[in-house]
Amino acid sequence: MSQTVTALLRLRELILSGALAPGERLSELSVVDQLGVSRTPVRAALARLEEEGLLEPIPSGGFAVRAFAVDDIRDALELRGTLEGLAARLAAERGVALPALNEMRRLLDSIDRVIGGGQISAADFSAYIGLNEQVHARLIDVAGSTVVARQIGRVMTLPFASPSAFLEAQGMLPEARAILTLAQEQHRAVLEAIENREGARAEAIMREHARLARRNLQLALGDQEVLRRVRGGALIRHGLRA
Amino acid sequence: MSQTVTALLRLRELILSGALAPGERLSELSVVDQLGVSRTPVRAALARLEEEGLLEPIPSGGFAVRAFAVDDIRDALELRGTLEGLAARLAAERGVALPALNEMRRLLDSIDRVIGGGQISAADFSAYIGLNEQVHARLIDVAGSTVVARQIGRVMTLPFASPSAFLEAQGMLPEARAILTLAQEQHRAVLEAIENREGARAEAIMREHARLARRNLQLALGDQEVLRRVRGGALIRHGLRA
DNA sequence: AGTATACATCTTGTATACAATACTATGGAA
DNA sequence: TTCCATAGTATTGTATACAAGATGTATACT
Repeated sequence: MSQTVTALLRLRELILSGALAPGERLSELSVVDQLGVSRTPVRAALARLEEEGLLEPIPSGGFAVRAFAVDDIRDALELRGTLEGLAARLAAERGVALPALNEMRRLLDSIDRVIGGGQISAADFSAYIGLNEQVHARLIDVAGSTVVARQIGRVMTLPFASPSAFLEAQGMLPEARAILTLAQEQHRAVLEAIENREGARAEAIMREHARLARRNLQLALGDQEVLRRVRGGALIRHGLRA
Repeated sequence: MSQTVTALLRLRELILSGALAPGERLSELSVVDQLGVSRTPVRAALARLEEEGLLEPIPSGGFAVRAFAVDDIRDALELRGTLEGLAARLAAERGVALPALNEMRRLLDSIDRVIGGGQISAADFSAYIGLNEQVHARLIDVAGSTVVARQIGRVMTLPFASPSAFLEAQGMLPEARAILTLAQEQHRAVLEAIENREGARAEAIMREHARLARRNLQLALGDQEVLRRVRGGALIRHGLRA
């Protein structure tokens, strides 16, 4: 693994874990000292994290860890829903080959098996997260647009905007099972809409699907213990927008 | 101006002008030779252009100038419409302060003055382009979401996805005047929709607005002379998607 | 002719020294 | 006390040398 990738992964983790707090200032040399690599990979990593939105440049030099207001999170979720909705609509409008539809169906069947038992174990939940990510990735693929896929990928670099957003928090909800079931219903529904060429329906479903994460966001906001477990939770700043 | 910015601007221009053709391979050292700057700014520029989507990395080393299929262009326009539509909807849902609305109204009045005369001169057209960009920028601002604004900014780094996309080609259409008038109607309509808190209407208008560029795209595709004048026209590859 | 090996070349990753720029602190003058 | 100039410090920009890894080519062997 290159030093650049190492620096990137470690720095990102320091940020998402809260070890580097929102507003904290980072200069190249301070990161060099912290990570013990030379300036060149540090520069590349800093530039990348700026592009991802985790860092913002300070006019007087260096970068600050970005703080995210609750409204920012909501907007990020809405953005993802809008883009995944676009992907779903394109897929419905353009049609999707049967093998790809079947592949998605198989993934959904796997999800059913994971959440269909009685109580959902930690292992089940973990499996669900993995499968959920795959479902979303497939959905973006079947739209058949590299332009759209690339853009969605960029949105999802923020932890709050990924399909797994706040799922750690969800696992702690009393109604965790019910929400998974609802989400899975939406997975099934959007597949059906795509197959039936119902573009507007597909789009609306995916938008609503992304909004499910708002419940988890609310939960995380009301409980410090939960917030601590949420990836990137340390970046959330209570109050109005940044 | 730093060498990095110089390299970035020059390289981008070489690409958009067609001097560097789609598919052409660029290595760091070849660009160093071509631009006469050292590797460090070249690396930064190459990374940036990759992020913007103009270059794609080659597994064996170096970058290739990306070719855009016609479908990619259409998808990029649809993407911009979707995001600007989101911005318009958010603005309508959340409300916009009167001074900001008035600022937009003033810009639209300026556009009316520019296109309201008889024949549209080159200077008029040029002024329209500048004002059009400002209208769009204001529209994104009034949504009041930095998350969404940032994302739209990223989409618009591609020349085909900017509000000015293919406007050079439009200027050559016999019905250029009519299209400007229609676009301006849509500007007025979306402002009204925002003011009236009509989110769905605002969103639909901006989507349709972005699709206007398709006419210009068709024109450019059918006429090499026109295509040559379009910024980034050299990147367009006829045929199906890349 | 096909395959393996050695060597050359290309390309990128990395570290580091030097230069340029911007910011901050300090001292002096009004 | 306030303002301005200067010096010091911090930070980034840049160039370049060295190293590592990948690819391509030539040659020898089967």
